[in-house]
Amino acid sequence: MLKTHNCGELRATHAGQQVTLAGWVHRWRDQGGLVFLDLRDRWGITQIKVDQQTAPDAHALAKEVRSEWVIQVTGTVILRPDGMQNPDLPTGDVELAVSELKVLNRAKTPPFYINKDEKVEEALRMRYRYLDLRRPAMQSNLVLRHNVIRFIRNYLSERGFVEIETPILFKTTPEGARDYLVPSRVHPGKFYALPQSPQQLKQLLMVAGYERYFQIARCFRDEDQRGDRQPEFTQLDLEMSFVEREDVLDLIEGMMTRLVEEVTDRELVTRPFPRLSHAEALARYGTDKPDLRYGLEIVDLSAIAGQTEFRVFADTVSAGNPVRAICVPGCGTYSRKQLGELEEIARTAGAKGLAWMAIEENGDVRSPIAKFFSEDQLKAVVERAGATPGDLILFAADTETVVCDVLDTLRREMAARLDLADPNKVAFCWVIDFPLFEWNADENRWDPSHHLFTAPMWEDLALLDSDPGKVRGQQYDLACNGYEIAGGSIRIHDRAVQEKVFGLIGLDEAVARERFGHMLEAFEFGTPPHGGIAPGIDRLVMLLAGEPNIREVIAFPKTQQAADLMAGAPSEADLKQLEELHIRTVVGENER
RNA sequence: GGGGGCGUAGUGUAGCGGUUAACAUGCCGGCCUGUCAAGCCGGAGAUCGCGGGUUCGAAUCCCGUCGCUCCCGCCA
Repeated sequence: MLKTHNCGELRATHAGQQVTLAGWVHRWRDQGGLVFLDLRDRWGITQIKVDQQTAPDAHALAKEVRSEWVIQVTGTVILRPDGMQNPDLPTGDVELAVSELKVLNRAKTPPFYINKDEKVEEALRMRYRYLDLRRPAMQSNLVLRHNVIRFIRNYLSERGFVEIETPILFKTTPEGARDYLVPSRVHPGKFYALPQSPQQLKQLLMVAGYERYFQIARCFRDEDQRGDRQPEFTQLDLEMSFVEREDVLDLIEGMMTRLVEEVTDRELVTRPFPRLSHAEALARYGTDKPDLRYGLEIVDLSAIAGQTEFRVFADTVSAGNPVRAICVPGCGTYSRKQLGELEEIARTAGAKGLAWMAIEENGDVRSPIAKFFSEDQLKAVVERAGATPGDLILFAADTETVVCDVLDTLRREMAARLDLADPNKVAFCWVIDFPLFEWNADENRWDPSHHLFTAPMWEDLALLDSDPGKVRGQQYDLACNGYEIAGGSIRIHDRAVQEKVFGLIGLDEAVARERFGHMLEAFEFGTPPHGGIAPGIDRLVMLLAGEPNIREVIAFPKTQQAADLMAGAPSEADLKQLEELHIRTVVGENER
């Protein structure tokens, strides 16, 4: 090794020892006859003192040294003089008095600061990702990611799970997201697909009798990006045999709880994890992935609103649609301008306008729609909303879907404005009892609300024939801080049920056999009841790291245009490569 | 596919019809033996993303385009 210690470990107890350190020059302070270098490696920073008197050769070299040069220094660990300790540094009680300094590699001036946390344009960070990753903040994110994955591996291994790898080259399944396709050289005109998840393979591992499987699995989906969505991402993929919903929930709840406690210093605010039915989540929070770090719950005011003279409300209710609201504490003083901003936000979520009531300090209601309410009705609204003087009530009156979208959007907006979403807190909750299907009006068929292997509630089996919309799925989602962090289900293990579901989602029998014949066949060879779940590692680590997007916890992420700006991917392929793959591109032809 | 934001010295920002294009930091040179976001002195560094238009005059207004980003659609 070119070093005897790392830059984060030297303490007062090391004083007097001769050590060698190596790393990058974080900062340098040339004092003339005395040069200080802050030497950085993955473990920390140690101050290096180079004295002209005692080490003239090293001192001469140190004068030339610049940021991010790679150097090796040998010297004696000494206690800093009284009053010269740096309490901001774990190694701040000591410094290294250098006798020998060697430049291992010089460095150009970096295109942005490594030694300073300053916003840098994303494109520049991505182009020089290896420098971006050198920043201590990024290093700590990736180390956290490692610790999370290590914890998971240990936790599951201790509980009898086996980690098994599944292929990256698999078969296209157009039912889900758009596939990434890989042309086959050996089979002209045919394609592999990269897995959107190892769903089928892990179920087949249950058929194979492994009973408890997991994998830190890379998944690929060719859909447009978001801050929490990359074209390739990592899931903890997990499947268990002979289990019911409770078993999977217990396992994951225990794992997440201990993970947060042992690997992070975040505060777990919901324990045990609350369980909300899908319907309840929508009613109380307007979303199936609620942020439970704060209240601002939705209240239903349809009964009162329907009785008022306010046409918008009355008409909404008589059409069978809801009028709901959230009560925002302390915002009763909002100006016309501020309320206008909120209305604009409500409109982007689909609202046609935004009705509001501000409760003044004396209890009076200030509102453009107050005149359509009787005194009793006003009182009832205020009471039902739980509003007190100084509060602001924001209404949504529309179809069920729009009301949910609008109030969910407003709830998150107001939480952000009031700083209610504490980044140090972690609030998990389970969402259960999803409908198995959603009606797809465009295609005139049912779509699976999770995926096509999700089992119906056994007691709802009969409804598959009579009323598919009423069938509840044995599906469960884990939400955390407003993100969907995991989704899973108990699976169908019976060929007849699986075929029935294929039929309901409009999958032609021949097509079903071509695409999923191997699954149907497998189900006939003694398939145990089984189920599983797949937490998204990137999102989980993002939340635990307190980062706003998953690029911050992925070493080499893609941009929103799915490009790698460092390597320049995607790129054109040689004509020869294309010929071997029996591929001809049509770029340009479409534009004509 | 659609909507919003951003693009000005290496970096982060200001300027938003007429400025010598400003500030901070970094960079280069000098001074300095207790600094640690070191300090002090001096210096270099910008075809204002790119292309076109409006105007006597454009970083500034308009159109297009490229890149990054947030959101809708999409994400079984």
